[in-house]
Amino acid sequence: MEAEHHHQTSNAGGIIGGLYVKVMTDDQMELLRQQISVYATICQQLVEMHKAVTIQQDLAGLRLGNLYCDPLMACSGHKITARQRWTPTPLQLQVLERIFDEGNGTPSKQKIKDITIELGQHGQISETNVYNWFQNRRARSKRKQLTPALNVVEPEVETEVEVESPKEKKTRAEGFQVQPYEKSSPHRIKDMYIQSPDIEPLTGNIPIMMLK
Amino acid sequence: MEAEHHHQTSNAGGIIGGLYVKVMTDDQMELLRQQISVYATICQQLVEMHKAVTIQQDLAGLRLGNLYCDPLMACSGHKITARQRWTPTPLQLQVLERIFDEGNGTPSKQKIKDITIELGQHGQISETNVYNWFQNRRARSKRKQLTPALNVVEPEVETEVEVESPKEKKTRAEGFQVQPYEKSSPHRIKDMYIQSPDIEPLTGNIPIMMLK
DNA sequence: CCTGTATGAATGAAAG
DNA sequence: CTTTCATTCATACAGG
Repeated sequence: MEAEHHHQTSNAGGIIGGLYVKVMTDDQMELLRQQISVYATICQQLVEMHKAVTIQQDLAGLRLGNLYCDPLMACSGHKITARQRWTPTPLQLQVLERIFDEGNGTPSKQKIKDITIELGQHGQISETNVYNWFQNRRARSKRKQLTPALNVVEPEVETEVEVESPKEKKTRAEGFQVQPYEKSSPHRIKDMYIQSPDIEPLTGNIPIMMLK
Repeated sequence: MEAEHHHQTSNAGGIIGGLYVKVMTDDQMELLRQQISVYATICQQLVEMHKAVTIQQDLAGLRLGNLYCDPLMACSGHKITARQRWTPTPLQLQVLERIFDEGNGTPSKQKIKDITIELGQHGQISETNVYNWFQNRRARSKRKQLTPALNVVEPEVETEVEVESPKEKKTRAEGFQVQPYEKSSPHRIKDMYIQSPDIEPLTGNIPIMMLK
């Protein structure tokens, strides 16, 4: 940062103790140390986030944070508005997706039971939930598959529904959006939750001191 | 990574060019460089993840990212635009409304296909869009019908009473959809996608070379 | 710029 | 299994 004295000395190297070595001024060394420190800190925080996301998340109960929130209400002796609909925790979802991918495409009765028990470790869940999940997953997966052909504007298709008012006005660009439902393999994607508020200032502009 | 000779020389420092400096062997320097490089890489990737997350903000729901755009936009070096959502052009809307009114309560798959193709003449659209549109149209149409009153919404209701006041206005029901989304909220949960396969082994055990 | 509302999309559950 | 319904999330857009 400072010590702008006059150490434009020998940044090259020299023989000390009979060995050729690079030398650094204290400033450089300090800068380096700081640099590493910064990275270490950032990495630690990010890793923290990652862990929090990957591992926990369910201890906080179902992730219905917005309605069934505060346990406070529960303490008031009032009836806790139970959740209406099950929602898999990120962790559960991860497991489910994995199982789904594994190809054991046929979730047998027993299989369902096992999965349910396993997922029960990460949050409230029932066999029905699991069953439905697979049911839906399969169905939707299939449908998306059948949506490869996207209209490419066929001029000859002129049905009578061409009712258009002259006052028609093309407000905005109605034509750019990624349409295709599912990429070939969405399994490459993982989902995680970040709850650490400390990473906010992360901008990607981590200054790095080039060594040499 | 060698020179395992005997350079336990002067790791301390020395006077070179009239300035006291720390010295390092090439091995140390190399190690250091690697260390920083590792951090830099990891941080970059993590930052990437974080950015991806910040952009496609998702609060509570765990939207399985099946259509969230991909690296496409990234390569152009352009801003990673958030996912766009389809919006029917006035013309398309007109047609959709007309079809809906026609009473064909259940747009079959084939019907959907036809409609999609037809509407494709007036702008980008997919079968899914059409499907969703009818789905929503039906659901909302029904709801408004069944909503003679407007609820007063008591946060501590015991049942999901849909009590509603005779609000003539055709607005939606229960105006109690909290959107606890604040930039300062510590509950900021988002889901992010890890597309970089290199981060896998993230365990928090990032070896760090202490600079003493 | 912030807030509320309309509406496209995602998805658990249930009906067919 | 396939289709439909219900509920919720997220975002585009209009007002203040």
